[in-house]
Amino acid sequence: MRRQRSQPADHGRASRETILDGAFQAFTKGGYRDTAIDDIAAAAEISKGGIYFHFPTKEAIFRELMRTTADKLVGKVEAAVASEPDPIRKAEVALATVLEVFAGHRTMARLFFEAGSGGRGFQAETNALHERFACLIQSYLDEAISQSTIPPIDTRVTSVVWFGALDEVVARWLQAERPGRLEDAYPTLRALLLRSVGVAAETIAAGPAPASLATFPEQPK
Amino acid sequence: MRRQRSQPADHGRASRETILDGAFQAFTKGGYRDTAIDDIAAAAEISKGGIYFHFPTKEAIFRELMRTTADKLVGKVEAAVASEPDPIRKAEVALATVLEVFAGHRTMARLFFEAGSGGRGFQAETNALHERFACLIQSYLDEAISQSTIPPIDTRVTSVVWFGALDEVVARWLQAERPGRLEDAYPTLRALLLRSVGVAAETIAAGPAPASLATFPEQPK
Amino acid sequence: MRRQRSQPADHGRASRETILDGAFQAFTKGGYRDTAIDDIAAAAEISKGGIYFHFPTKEAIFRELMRTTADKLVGKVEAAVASEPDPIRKAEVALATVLEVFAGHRTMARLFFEAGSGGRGFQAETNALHERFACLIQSYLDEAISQSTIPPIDTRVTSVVWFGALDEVVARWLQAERPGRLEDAYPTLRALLLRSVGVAAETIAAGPAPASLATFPEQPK
Amino acid sequence: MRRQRSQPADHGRASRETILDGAFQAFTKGGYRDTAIDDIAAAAEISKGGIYFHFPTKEAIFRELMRTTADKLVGKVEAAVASEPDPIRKAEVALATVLEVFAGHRTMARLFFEAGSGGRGFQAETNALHERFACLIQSYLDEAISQSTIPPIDTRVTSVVWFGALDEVVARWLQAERPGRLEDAYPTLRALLLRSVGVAAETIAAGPAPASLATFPEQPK
DNA sequence: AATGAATGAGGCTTCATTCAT
DNA sequence: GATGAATGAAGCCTCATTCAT
Repeated sequence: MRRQRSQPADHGRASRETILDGAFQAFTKGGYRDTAIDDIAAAAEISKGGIYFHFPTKEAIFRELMRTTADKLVGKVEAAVASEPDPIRKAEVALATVLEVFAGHRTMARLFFEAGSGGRGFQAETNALHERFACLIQSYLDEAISQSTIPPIDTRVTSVVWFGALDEVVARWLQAERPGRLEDAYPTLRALLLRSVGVAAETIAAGPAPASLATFPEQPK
Repeated sequence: MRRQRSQPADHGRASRETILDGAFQAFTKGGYRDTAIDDIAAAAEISKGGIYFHFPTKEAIFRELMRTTADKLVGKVEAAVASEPDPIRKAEVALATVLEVFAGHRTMARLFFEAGSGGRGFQAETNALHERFACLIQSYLDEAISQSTIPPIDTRVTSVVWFGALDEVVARWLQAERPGRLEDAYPTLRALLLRSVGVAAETIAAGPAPASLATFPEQPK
Repeated sequence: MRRQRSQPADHGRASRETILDGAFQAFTKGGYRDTAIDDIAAAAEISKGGIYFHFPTKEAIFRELMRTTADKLVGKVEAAVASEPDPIRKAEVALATVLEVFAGHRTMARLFFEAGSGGRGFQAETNALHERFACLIQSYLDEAISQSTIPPIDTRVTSVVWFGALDEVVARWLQAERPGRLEDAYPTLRALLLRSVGVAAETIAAGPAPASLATFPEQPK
Repeated sequence: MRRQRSQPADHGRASRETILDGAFQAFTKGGYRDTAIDDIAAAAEISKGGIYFHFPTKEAIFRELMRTTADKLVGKVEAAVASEPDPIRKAEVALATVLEVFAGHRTMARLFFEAGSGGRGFQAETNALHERFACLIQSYLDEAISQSTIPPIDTRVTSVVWFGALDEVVARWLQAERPGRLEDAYPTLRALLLRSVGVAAETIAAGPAPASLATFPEQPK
């Protein structure tokens, strides 16, 4: 997309992407430690050596994958939020968007929740990711306070709480024996979170339709 | 049963415990997969072989540790909650207790939040643990609803949300470069959660000091 | 049964024997390498430490067991042979006796055939055992030749051949999926071996009844 | 299939073979259980890990080795037998061939006779091997009977007896302190076995020299 | 760019043996 | 005499990484 000429250049692109896709599939089931380079190679239909031409380390693959995937998700959220003028609505929509993307793509959710717990230095990556979303939410909440839409509170802690709530709901759903529809939890979750920051009961009652469903491909191309 | 004296009898007991303590320390930094039996052996100051006299498997050690530790924590919580008649107060105190225990014992918190790595079946263990706490909270909330202290809501989702919020606040604190005092987050967290279930503003304002700080030993003897 | 007096002295006896019995049972299934001291201890209902009070080494146990068991077998054979005046009959009866003992006690046979193959230095033990029987047979054959009952031949090689034949027949039977009766092979085996040393056809035809069946206890007490 | 040149293509082949050769040497002294993967690696001058690229398991190596080696030997025998029209001669030549191969290659003999250790399932392998040879002999004997060259007998038992005799003679020779020439035992062995199935004395007397000596390389290249 | 064989540092587990009690 | 906890040397196998081609 960024380069459209010289063959070799695009070749590189293709392989990197292919490998990342394979890695996504592989890491998605099994987590970081339990996924061998061979698994990635098999999933990407490339040789082990080939992988090491494009990435220096297994860890590097994982890190890049996390970053890339997060980028896509954040992009999605920002696009969804863009059209909303009201900051509280923004926060709401952000939440809904994440929920929906995950709802449609268990595998992606798994990458974020399961693979992230792969000890030493991955926590960092996972953390950065959580941080990103918390900051997003925090900015909306700050805006809301400055507009006096909600009373002043510690938005740092609040954003963490919101994200944690979302995170746990999804994680629970991922682990469930026979998971119901993740979307079903949305109304309750929404009400709880809005109420927690002091949004007026009437506003909450007038619950909005969740944002349009996300369209991440289940098997990322 | 056959011996009631001190040395030999406790010897067995002692080593098991010693190993468990070593395992606690070891698993605590590094998670399951990144902790080698050697690490546990070193921490427990016992030989690798010695461990296998008491436990059949690395996994067995981990499982027992999870169970044991959770038991202690739950015991702590139930003790703290016992004297509270009001269900909402109970939930509040439960939250505070967990927060405090963790606040005083980063390592224990780590076991609960980081150790869930090592694919399949450990997630299950971690999950069971989360579940236990969520259920505890849920029972208090159900009680509160039946007493009309708070309006009816989906307590299942709510308990998950509460736990998730707590979880994330602690996790964030664990990861922070230079962590502040975990207790400082408590007032905000408390207010958010109580508000989220519709507790009246006045009640919240009259917020109590958290229960006495827990006394888990940082380095389990 | 054998002792009725002094405790300590007989105790030693008792334990050694008990251990040897346990070892017999244990080695009998699994062979030397696959049998752990723990297995022997369990079978003998004694502690691991207890075993090492009586025997210096796992190997020592095995060796003694081989020797002891062989002694019993040789004793059996000599007893059966004693009443036979004719050397060829002696050889014949010796063969029959061994066959019968094994037929009645697969486990004992196993000890001789399976456990003996436990590498390094056990071959020696097994070998000594084979040797013993071969010598026995050889002596009978030599006698027969000196009496001109059979033509002169290399009795050394012949005794080895006889024993090998017997050995293989038993081994085959031990390994068989659903073994028939070992005794059924006796007539053919007998005819083959007698013929091989030039015993007259008439003598062979007048086949004798196999010696009385051996009475080794299946589970050595 | 994709490459037909020399180096890379044969590389794979070469290493497999190299490993097998190393395994042969290693197993040959020590048997299955007493041979460590490290021993094989050392003998094959390859790293431990390298072995696991070609074989999934120590056991797999052993099994393949047994099969391969047996194939070579059987091939040898069948080639030697091919030119003989008379079934008794065939059996005779088969016997002689095995004896000669072993005579020239103690190590190979060892693999066949000593390696059967290591409990359950290896016995099976060894057994299958013995079986193969016994069947070969049996077929010759059956033929001889159907041609009335020898009187009818139980060829099953007979083939087992023949093989056992051969086996023991070789084993004895392998174990001997200062072994004589294995070939020296041949005339006696031959006479015994032929006589055992009722071959006429004149025929036996006209005994032929054993077939040309086999040419298995002592130390497989 | 890519392949796939090879490496070697661990990791988990077993087990003969020792030793304090 | 006996117990059973403890030791430590192997043993088998995995896997991230390197490297010749």
